[in-house]
Amino acid sequence: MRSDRQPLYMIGVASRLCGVHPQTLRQYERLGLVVPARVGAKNRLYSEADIHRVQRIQRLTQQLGVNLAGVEIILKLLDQMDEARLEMEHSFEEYRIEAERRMQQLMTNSNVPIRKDEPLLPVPKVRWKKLDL
Amino acid sequence: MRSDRQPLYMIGVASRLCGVHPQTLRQYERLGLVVPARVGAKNRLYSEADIHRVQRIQRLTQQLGVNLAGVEIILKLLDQMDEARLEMEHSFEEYRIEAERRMQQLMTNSNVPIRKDEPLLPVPKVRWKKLDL
DNA sequence: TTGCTCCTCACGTCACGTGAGGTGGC
DNA sequence: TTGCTCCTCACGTCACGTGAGGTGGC
Repeated sequence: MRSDRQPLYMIGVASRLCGVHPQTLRQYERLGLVVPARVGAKNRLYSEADIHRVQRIQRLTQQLGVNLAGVEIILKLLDQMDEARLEMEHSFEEYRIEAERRMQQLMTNSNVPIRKDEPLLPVPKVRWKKLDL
Repeated sequence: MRSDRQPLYMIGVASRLCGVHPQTLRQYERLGLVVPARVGAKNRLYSEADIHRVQRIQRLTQQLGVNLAGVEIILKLLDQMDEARLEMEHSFEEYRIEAERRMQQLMTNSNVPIRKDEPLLPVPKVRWKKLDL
């Protein structure tokens, strides 16, 4: 969502919202885990999405004991899964539309030339990117 | 593969194959990361798959600096991605077969009753399990 | 006996969170 | 001035790898 990305909170407010030390937020930024916007190239401004990201990191580190190197990889993997899911649903939908189109064609015009040596439907293409670990 | 899972190496051999301290392997087992077979409920026997798993853990910990809590989650996520990919390809294939079947039906018998209020093809079902982090 | 295995206990190192200390601009 | 921000430096704690020490069975 657009509004999720809107810079809102200065570091003091953000740290209170997340229940986190301000230095921890600065450290997360230094490591590239959560990069807030800046107001006038100075003060940080955290968005709602930033807050949620920090909270997810807190859950990983405090409850599950993951260190920050692990957090970085896990967040990347989760992003990747989301992306892969969307892409997969997209190519599924594309395939469905093409299949429906051909069926309509068959129904309205049963004299469509049929070549036996070709598949009735296009072979679905499925790409699957993966972080190599 | 079947042969990948065959118990082969005692801990000394396995540790040399992985370039890892034997105690490290025992620790990984205690944490449930790599659980080798046992010969007579005593000595550990590591399979080729176990060796690869240890090597992957080494890459994560030594090169990427991930701790073992992180490794555990990352391995789970990777397994999950593999599983999701297989499941997705499976339902894609199922859908394709059903679509081809219906097209064959249309071509051989153009008097198939067509109901306008129903989709020409079944709506694809896509399940997507996800670890909530 | 030698060389492996099993186990527990302990130490060194490093990552991470927390805080102090000192600065600057609304 | 007060209360925020910025930064760097340092300490305490904990996880993890490594090793020692002592056992037992081919």
